[in-house]
Amino acid sequence: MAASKTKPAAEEPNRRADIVRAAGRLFHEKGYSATTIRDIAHAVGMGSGSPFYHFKTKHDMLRAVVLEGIGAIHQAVAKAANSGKAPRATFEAMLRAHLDQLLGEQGRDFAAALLHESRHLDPAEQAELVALKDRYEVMWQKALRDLKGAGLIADDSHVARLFLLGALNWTVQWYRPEGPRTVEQIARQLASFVIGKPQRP
Amino acid sequence: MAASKTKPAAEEPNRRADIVRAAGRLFHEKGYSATTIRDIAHAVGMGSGSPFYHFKTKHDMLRAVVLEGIGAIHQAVAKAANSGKAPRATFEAMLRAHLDQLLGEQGRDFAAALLHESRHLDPAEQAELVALKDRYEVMWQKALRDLKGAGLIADDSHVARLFLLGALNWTVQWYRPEGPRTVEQIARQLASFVIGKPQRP
DNA sequence: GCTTGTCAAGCAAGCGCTTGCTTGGTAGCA
DNA sequence: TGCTACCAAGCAAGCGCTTGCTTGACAAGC
Repeated sequence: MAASKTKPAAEEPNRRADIVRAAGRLFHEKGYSATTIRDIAHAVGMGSGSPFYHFKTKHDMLRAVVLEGIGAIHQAVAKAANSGKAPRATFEAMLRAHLDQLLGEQGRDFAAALLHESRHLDPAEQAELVALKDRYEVMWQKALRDLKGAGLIADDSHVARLFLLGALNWTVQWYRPEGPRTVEQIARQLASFVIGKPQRP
Repeated sequence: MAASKTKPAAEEPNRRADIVRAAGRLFHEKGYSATTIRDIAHAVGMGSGSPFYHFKTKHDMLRAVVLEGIGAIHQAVAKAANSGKAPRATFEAMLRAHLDQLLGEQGRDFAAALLHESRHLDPAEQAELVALKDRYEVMWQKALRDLKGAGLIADDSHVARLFLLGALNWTVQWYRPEGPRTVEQIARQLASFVIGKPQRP
């Protein structure tokens, strides 16, 4: 991705990536419309017009943020899905991967922007995004099918997947890093909530 | 709620309520920051400065919308919660009431604004809102406790409630009125998803 | 060794437009 | 006459974005 020049030095400062990170954080905190170019520029220590050297429009920054978000989640969950473990272990690993992106320090701003700000994209871009989301959700559908095949859940329908992803994505609204629960614990509890059986009285 | 004057006539035109409705719809569609006073004024057929006769600031309009949202949900679910039916029937009625507000024509804009735009309130107002939400969620905690008491679920913990409300609130993201599922059906399926037992193969 | 040219990256200033909100006035009703 | 509800016009501030110019790094030419 950063290999257009023959200068891939160890730790070159990538200002474009800095802008995407800052934009992601600000879009998450204040929302796309309430974030100004000046906010973003200030956050990376630039003058107010300089970000436009790297991006044509503010809109393009949102696109970069959102694509970064779904890309990272997809990659993380795909890795967990293909780990070759038993259905329940695979499922839990997928939950953990998704939650890591959603709540962890690296991914949360991109993920939150993906979930809440992508409506500001124009229709064509939204359609593109829907396609990416569909590809992503196929992995969950398979995971639920495998759980049902193993007799661990009763319902692997379309709606069941929507409920599951709802419970997952809603964690953004209430999870606090300084709170009592770790991401690991939440993943396990959600697995138990869905599967229901292996749980102490 | 609309009884400050001694003029509760059958169908008096209440322009203030019109503004709140229009603001709710626009906040839902475009977000608070991206909605302009001119948008709202135009939607109710006013000049661009006239809404300020009814509201001091745009901010106050958001407050009115959000309070309308949580008030309506609370009222609807409280009625279902106190219906005196058996735990499972009560639970399903509560789900239906919550979803009606979230997805039905009357409440959805207020509910969506409540869920997605309340971050634009200032800290004091947000604290006030958190208190209202807590009062609301107590009803769900009790419903889950009753379900567990009746042996219908294994887990009535704090997190279980968060997962449940997540699955519920996330419906806003995927439900389409013209889609294949009615609110009634979704409520029943979510009940089955949580309780898990009474379900055909 | 010094000049010259090129290029990426950014700055300071500001343009045209939109924003939330204010103001002075007024039509309609009691 | 006075009050309610509104309009037309406009203000100051802030917005996304453009522009002309500067800076530092690097290479070529002599």
